[in-house]
Amino acid sequence: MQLSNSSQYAIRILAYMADKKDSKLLNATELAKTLYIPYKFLTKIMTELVKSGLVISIRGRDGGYKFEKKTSEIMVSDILAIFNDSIKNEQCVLGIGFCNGLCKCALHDQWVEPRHLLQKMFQESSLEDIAGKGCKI
Amino acid sequence: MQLSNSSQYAIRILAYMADKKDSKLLNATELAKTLYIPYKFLTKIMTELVKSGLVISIRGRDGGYKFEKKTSEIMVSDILAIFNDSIKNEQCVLGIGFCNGLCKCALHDQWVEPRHLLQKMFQESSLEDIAGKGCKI
DNA sequence: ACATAATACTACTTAAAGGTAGAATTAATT
DNA sequence: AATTAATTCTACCTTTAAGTAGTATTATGT
Ligand code: SF4
Ligand code: SF4
Repeated sequence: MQLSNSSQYAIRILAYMADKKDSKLLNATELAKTLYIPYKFLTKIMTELVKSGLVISIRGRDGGYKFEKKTSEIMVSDILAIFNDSIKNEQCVLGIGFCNGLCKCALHDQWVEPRHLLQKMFQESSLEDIAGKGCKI
Repeated sequence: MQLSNSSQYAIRILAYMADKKDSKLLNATELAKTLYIPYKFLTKIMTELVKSGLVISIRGRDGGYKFEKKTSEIMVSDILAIFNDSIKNEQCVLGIGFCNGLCKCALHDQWVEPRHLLQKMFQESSLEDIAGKGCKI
């Protein structure tokens, strides 16, 4: 019942980047040190974020990363989607999901609300919302 | 954002067993076939359930498994605990959890409620509650 | 041109979850 | 006593997530 490490790292990285509004380039070394994320793993994640169009990278000396879109337009759910960590509508607590209405377990109806809250939380929280507290999470 | 396979299987197995109130022994072969769980994996799980005292096993011919406690006294959270799948009070969405009140991310407060609902759901749902619908989940 | 400092790429290693195989043990029936 | 049908044990295999290493590529500044 946890997000994958990659998702967690990615959210933290992007939230930290969003917090530094000044559209300056941020490089992997600094990000890794500041956020206590293994450098090599961080660059791997960053490359995926670049490929999926959330951030752009400038290579070479003085290079780094910056956002491609406005941080108010990037939702946490967009990040989760990249790492196959999204919460689907039909997702069942017990990994089945095809039980019909006539035969449903006691968890079925109880699971609906937390799942919806989670979806809502991920879909409606932008990086702008998450940042702005000046903290390195 | 899913329970482990072991937890999911365990819940389904025990719910099915609870559904067959008649305290008859149920054997691994039948359970595996009925619930479409790989036989060998199921026996591995059952052995853990036996060790943790939820069910007792009778070996030898005509053996099988039955509950040690009343099904109304076994909560889903008890099962999750066995497979290290419990949701902890301090559990953070981003895998950190030590941010203080002064510096918390936008997810922090939104995460409180779904987490609480999940804990509540797991802690307050007994096997008796889950069973009794006559369905093999 | 060259050194430097950054990302990108390819490939590998490690750790954990998920799953399987086979033999050992146990107990009831014959 | 032998057979049979069940669980248990030990060990292994497979897949996926997590993390690492080394090299290639790119761009800047001197
Ligand atoms: S009834 Fe239970 S097992 Fe079936 S889809 Fe709903 S939550 Fe999942
Ligand atoms: S503030 Fe955010 S990162 Fe920090 S503990 Fe709360 S949810 Fe986790």
